[in-house]
Amino acid sequence: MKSTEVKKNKGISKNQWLAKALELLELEGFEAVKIEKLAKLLGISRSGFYWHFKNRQDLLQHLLDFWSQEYTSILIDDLEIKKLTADERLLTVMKMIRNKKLTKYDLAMNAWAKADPRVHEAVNKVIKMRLDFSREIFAELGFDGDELEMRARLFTCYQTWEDVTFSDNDEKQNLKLQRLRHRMFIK
Amino acid sequence: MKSTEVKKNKGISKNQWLAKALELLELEGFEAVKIEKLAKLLGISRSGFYWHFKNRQDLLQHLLDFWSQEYTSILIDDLEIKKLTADERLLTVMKMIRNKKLTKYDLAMNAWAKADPRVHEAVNKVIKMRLDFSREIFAELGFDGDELEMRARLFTCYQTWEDVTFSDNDEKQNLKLQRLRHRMFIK
DNA sequence: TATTTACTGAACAGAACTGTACAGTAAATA
DNA sequence: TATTTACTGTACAGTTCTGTTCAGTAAATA
Repeated sequence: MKSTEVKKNKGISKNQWLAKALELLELEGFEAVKIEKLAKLLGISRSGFYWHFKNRQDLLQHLLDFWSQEYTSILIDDLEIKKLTADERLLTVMKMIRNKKLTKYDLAMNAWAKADPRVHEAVNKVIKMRLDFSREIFAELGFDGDELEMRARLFTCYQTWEDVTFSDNDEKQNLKLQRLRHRMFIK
Repeated sequence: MKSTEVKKNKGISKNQWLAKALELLELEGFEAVKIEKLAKLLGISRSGFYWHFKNRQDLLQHLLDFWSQEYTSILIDDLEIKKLTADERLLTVMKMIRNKKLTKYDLAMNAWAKADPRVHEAVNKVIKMRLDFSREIFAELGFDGDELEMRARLFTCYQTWEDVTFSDNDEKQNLKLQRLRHRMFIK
């Protein structure tokens, strides 16, 4: 086989392990991501796990890497968003975070970060990128200095934790409040 | 011994187990609250644990009850705070949450809530009480309807998660931003 | 003085989970 | 056809933690 050829059928089962691990991570936190539990949920034996991953730590590292890359770049690299004015961008970001559930792993990651300094570092990087992204918007809106910093922090913090804090499913009410929040932030 | 008499020396060691458990809960989350680990940290054997608690679940229930009672009532039952105007109360509450570290168990409790519906219920109750407390302030400040609701949620969410989100220790900067946040919320 | 309360450590059984070894299989590739 | 890749299940050894039992102790109480 030529080394340039793409192998077929590669990583099918590996992705199943990862997908199920992400599911457990979201629903029950990183401590619940156990190899035995994953195998049971997938309906297979544990042994195949060690074909794909060195050990449990290796799997967790994959989850951390995935989150670090995926959940910083989605908003920041979006070319459509970059075209918008700061005003429109603020509202669009608020909608996207909610609709695409961009913060669904945040609680698990922050809890995990308490137990593992490498995770802590990764979480800090993500927060820093989100803050920088927000600062840019508020700078374009005409804010500067401490006023800019205060708004960037308030916005970033709320958008990160809204979903965890309020288990409210009144879509109409949420849209109304979103509009009011947007208005409060731009003036 | 008369049944009305207060027993001396009661609960000394029980409180040591609880205090150490709370310490671990704050630093590493509820999954890290293991009986063996606690005993090792206390420098004693595990067997005494079962004198005080039925089992691990019983200990965790105590931690949950403690948090539920302690961390709702501190602000709400404070008579000094009740005397203040809504304006002053808002700033005082912001300062107290920071100074007394009133949200130090929130991350652990929310992560735990994902795995246990009874914890989820307790966490929801605490959030509801905090929201009601905030709503009262913003109502007194002259807000109503959706505008009041939006502000109460934004305020509650930020105050709950500020400490988790920003590992910033610049005290001067924080005080400046606090004042600006206060100004933004009251007008 | 006798008893109860509040503990102590040592020892054991068992559950849950990890990691390794190994033999086998089915499909794709050389 | 032979080999490699990507898996499968069974079995075993080892760790960590739980919960129970038991024998003992030191202090407070009746």
